[in-house]
Amino acid sequence: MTVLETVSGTVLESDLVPAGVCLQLESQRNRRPRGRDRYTISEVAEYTGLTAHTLRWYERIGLMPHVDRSHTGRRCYTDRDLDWLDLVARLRLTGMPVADMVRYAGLVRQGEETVAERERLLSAHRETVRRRIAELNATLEVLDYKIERYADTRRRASGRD
Amino acid sequence: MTVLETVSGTVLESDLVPAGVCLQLESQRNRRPRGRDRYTISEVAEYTGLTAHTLRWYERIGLMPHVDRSHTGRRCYTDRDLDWLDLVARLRLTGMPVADMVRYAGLVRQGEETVAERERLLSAHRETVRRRIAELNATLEVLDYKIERYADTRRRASGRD
DNA sequence: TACGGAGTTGGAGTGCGCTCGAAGCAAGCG
DNA sequence: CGCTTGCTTCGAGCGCACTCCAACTCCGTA
Repeated sequence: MTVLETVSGTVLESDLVPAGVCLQLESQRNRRPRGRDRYTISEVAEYTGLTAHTLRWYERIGLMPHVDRSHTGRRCYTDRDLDWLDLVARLRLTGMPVADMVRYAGLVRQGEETVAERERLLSAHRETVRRRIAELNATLEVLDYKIERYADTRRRASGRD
Repeated sequence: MTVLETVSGTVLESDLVPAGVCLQLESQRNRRPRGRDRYTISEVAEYTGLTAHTLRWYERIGLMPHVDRSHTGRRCYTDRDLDWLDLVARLRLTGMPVADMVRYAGLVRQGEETVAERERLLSAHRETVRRRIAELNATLEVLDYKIERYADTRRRASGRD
């Protein structure tokens, strides 16, 4: 019916994260606090870029697969937890709703028999991401056109003066 | 500092719009309610996919360049308004915050002397979109890898049974 | 002239994803 | 011993982009 329906609906950029903006797929492991396999919440916060608050919240809503505790009740994250958070961050980055990630986490918790459904879920999401990329590319063209027109206007204006 | 900082921060998919999902850049003009250059709010809602509520809200916050009224005070949208809404929808689609769009609308209202700044604003946004696309592509790889691994697991499982 | 339907306003409410504050405990240090 | 620092919990609050409600007006048709 309408022209501007999209795969993504509204897209928010809530917090434009600080400065050192770059997604380096490979550098993960290096940057992981020297492989002790036991990390405090603040170390994990530092590593993932999430706040400690958010990490606790992820746990509360069932987005973390159950984090170990020290004898005094403090969280002890493992390398596996960091791996999981990497995946979560990526899904989040590509716009998967938290509810879906929670669902996915639940499937993981249930074990092997959910492998097919997990695959289905990720495949569906991949499709969404692909459509989103196509959408963005289409809009880039419009942006290019607009910018080019502004550039023309500017050139004409300065030519006249 | 952290690995997962990104250009986009969190991305929400608020409402996955109904069914006929497809962005057809070219079909705009055809689908525009026969060129009368005077449209009611509900016609515009139908055309843009926004609700009448949202259209009024856009006006209130200064995202619409001033819409004509009929003698009884009803909004009369013109083709120019629809053009503007097309652009707004595209910017929204690519994640530009409403506040920035309002700022852009303000520049347009101020006239010719803001052309340079408008160009700057759109260029900056284009850069953001480009980075976002790169980000999504990078994540697609991770997704591919994950899905492939799930597929393997499934194949091995069915092979054993 | 009565009535349904579509428009108008201002302001309140919703959903999502965090984000924060208060109050309390435990460990380490001078 | 007191003090700081960093963690704990629970629940409330926030920012964004809508989304909706109540009360009203206006228009067209029966």
